[in-house]
Amino acid sequence: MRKFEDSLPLQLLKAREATMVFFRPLLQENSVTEQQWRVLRALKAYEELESKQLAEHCCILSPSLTGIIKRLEQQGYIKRKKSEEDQRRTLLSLTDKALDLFKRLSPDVESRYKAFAERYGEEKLEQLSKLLKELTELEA
Amino acid sequence: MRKFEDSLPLQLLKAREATMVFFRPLLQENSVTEQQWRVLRALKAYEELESKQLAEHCCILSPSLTGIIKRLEQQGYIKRKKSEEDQRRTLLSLTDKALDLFKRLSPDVESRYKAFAERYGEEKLEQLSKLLKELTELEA
DNA sequence: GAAAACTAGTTTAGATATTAAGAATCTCAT
DNA sequence: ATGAGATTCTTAATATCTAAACTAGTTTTC
Repeated sequence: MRKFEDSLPLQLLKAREATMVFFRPLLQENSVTEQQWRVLRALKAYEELESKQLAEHCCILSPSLTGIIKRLEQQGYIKRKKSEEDQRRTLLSLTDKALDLFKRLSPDVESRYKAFAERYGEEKLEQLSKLLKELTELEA
Repeated sequence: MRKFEDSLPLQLLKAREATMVFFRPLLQENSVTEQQWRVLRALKAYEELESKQLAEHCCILSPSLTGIIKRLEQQGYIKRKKSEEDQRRTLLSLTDKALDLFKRLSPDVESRYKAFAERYGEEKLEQLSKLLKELTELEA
């Protein structure tokens, strides 16, 4: 068997951790969890999404998402409505409070991202991103 | 703000997920969780480790490790003993049952890994691994 | 040499991950 | 029209994550 440290899943995990070090403090200061932030960002990007699509985009399983949405709704960051055509589907979108949050945090997020990109190297980041995308598009 | 899909943490998460697709079934068949498997692999590589070192290697926080170790011990996969020099430290190591597990699973793990590497490309895998290592070694 | 500061490991509380099972709704062939 | 099968979302049970507080043992400082 390969060496422990050569495990790709572990390398990916550690790399993610190393990246989050740059952003975690900001999220903590604003009492938003990583998963909540991912959900908010997805809804910002897509305006309105069904729960299932949201789960797909965020890489979060439906059962987890149920709870995350419930809490985000309680905190007033997202609103839900039933789809007219299909009563099973729930349509989710951001509230103004969430949009305000983005206005407030975006500059800081961006500057931290730039700090990171500079630290790691723009070119390497491009390369890495490309390799990751290809990996993700792999079908089992 | 960058596009949602360009988020590096998300890309890393999805890449990890895409990779685990190859191995998860094997772990499930043997009733071992991802984290448990990571802990077992680390102990196999290092023979004996303190809880804290183990946490470091596996990228698992101490509080989580407490529970994981407890369950692995109950299942007879690992044993613990107190350090002589420092009564705070716990030394962990694998049992024969764990070593048997490795004997049994290693071939399958290897073949799945090869299938993955071939599918993704050996060179790209090398490249990716290198970039990830550099990322991980980044200090905030 | 004892209080202060530190360290390893655990517990606690709340959030999330994972698998399986359930409830509600929808689709479609009969 | 209708019942089997599929789909969306939720609940349940157990494992893990995360931050903070706590316990016990160790080192440092004066």
